[in-house]
Amino acid sequence: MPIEDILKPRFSTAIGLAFGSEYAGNPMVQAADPKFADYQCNAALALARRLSQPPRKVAEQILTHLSVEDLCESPQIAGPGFINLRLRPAWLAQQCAALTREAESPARAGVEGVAVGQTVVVDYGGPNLAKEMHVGHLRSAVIGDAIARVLAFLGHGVVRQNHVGDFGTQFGMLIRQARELAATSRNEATIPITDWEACYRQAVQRDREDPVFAAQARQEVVKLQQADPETVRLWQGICQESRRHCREIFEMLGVALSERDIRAESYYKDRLAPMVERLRRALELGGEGPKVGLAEVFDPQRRRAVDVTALTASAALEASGALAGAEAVERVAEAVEEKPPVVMRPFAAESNGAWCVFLPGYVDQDHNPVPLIVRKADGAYLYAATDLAALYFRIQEAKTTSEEQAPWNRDWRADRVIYVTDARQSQHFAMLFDTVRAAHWDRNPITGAPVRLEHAAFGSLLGEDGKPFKTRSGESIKLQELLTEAVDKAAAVVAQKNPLLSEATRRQVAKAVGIGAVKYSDLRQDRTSDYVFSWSRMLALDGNTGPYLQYAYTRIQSILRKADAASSAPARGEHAGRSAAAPLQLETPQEIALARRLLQFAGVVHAVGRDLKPHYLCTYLYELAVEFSAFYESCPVLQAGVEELRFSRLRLCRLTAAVLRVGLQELLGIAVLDEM
RNA sequence: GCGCUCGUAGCUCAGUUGGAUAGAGCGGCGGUUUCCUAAACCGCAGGGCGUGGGUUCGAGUCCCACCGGGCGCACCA
Repeated sequence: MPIEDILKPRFSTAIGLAFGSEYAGNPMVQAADPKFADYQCNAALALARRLSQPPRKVAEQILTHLSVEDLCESPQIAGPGFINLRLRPAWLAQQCAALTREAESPARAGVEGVAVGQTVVVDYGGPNLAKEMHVGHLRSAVIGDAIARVLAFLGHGVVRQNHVGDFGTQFGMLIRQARELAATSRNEATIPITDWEACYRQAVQRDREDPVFAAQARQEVVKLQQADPETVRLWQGICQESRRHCREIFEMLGVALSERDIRAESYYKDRLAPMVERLRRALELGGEGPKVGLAEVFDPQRRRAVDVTALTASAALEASGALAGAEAVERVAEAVEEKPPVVMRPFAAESNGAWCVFLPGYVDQDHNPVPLIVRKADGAYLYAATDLAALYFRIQEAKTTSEEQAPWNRDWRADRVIYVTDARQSQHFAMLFDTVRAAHWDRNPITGAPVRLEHAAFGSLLGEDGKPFKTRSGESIKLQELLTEAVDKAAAVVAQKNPLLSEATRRQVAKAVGIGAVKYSDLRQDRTSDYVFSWSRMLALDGNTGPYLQYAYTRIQSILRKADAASSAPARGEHAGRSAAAPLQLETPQEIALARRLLQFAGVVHAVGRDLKPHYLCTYLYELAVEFSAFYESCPVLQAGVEELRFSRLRLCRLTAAVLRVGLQELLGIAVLDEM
């Protein structure tokens, strides 16, 4: 249990006794700057005004009723009225000992799961199958995987969803271009991804330059979505190879997304039309009608729709009883000449042939409403359609077959849906979520509670020049090449730093270090900000990097190996038992600091689950590793003369290793190593 | 123009419901190895937290305005 949660009720009780229970709610207790205290309660400052007493006086009265002597030294009042607490080493030792016992068996490192697990869908990865995976896919995979791992670890039922793009406009271009290839090769599945990549690039080029090609490409999408057999056959061949490539990359990256987590856009194809129909019933004009002028009216000069929806607008005004017939049309037309229409509440309508949802609050440069376009004028569905169908599927549909229940052993009926995508898509998701709420699809059918819809957005990947991370010629960097380079660079460093490693070990270490470095440098930063990709920074093996953390872990493993070897084989079991049960002796500042840090682990993991910010965990693990290194320098473990002290320090080592392993490997998806 | 987001040390970034003298890492300077992996450790220097108001006992954090950067804004995802 986080230490704050142990302390809070103590303060709550003391405040209640001092001033009455109405003042006792949720007192503020937090970890403090170690210069002043381990923990600090600032409730006195907050209460001073309500009680109209000086804060220090309030603090004194809290202290007279406060009972914490079992865990703290005598509390001090400082500054304007802070109550400072210094934890007793003996109490820290006892708490750590409890952790150690847990840490040594199923290795949860003292983290309790949540009381009631939720069903959480985490949508991440999501590459477009029309092209080879590139750096643009890196952050979603790495961050999404960490989030999914943390939530699962906390006891939630996590459903990983890899919503790969295989049914949109880009596929139309690719298929159109592939028609020309198909004449020579009848088996598309045997064409390697790199060839498809080239094909796709040509397609994009032609699409831009040749309107005829572009029109045909759009037509291919419609044919695909209408299940034209020849188109589907070609499409399947492309997808098969592309999925294989995708698997390969995730495997290399150590991202736990498998084939069964894939539910591609095309999975929802039969659900699109019913979804639109359902949405129509929920949101289309008519019935009680819209409240105020929500005609969708646009300037023809700006190539937008002009459907001055006489029908819609007059229906609106008629329904409100204001005007009738032709006069209504005229009044609406006048009104819209003066100023752009304003959407007052969500509604669905056709606009210039496209089927759209209009929502309050979304306007373009000219203050005209921006719709969420669900189906294009040519009949093709857009990603808003598949996203809406997928969201409905995740929240509302019972999964009856075992295949559909497979990722999580129950019908999903999500309580929380998390999208891990680029921040540039935030408006899309805002509109998507607004639409789902407007249609009342966001109630969990089992609990009736509103489903938490979250866009865990992340910033762009930039080069060291601060511009989008591309090759010199301006192309996006392929993930395969990037990861290979990371492993190669790591291999060079490993060869230099530890030439004694065997060839096989060196390869294994290089992979863990290289991939780990790439993942860690992505995760360590607040995901919402843009992130500058720098080889030298991520592989420079000091500072806050993956390799530094992996190194701290290997140092512990090395100690533990030696400790094990030191005891003779027959005595080993007994030795280990006595060592594991030995009382902790926290005497040096380094031991105390390490113990205090270890106890904070659980709180940090829960915070990551709450805010979906893996960098909290990175910061924590780095600080832990720094404190372990200080301990390592100044507190000899194996050399400690007294056996009790040796055992105590060995326990600290084991506990630190457990936290590092769980944090790095289980939660962030970064491999730990026994040696490097 | 509207919306979102960011502006903290030379560089890259932390700063969890507002709490004390704003913290790391890198880079710079200076030290540490007969001792468990020196891929390490210890010390020093370095900041008007974009600007101006406001709320508050108290603001890097909340509110408003402005300046500057990034992104988004109708048939791409």
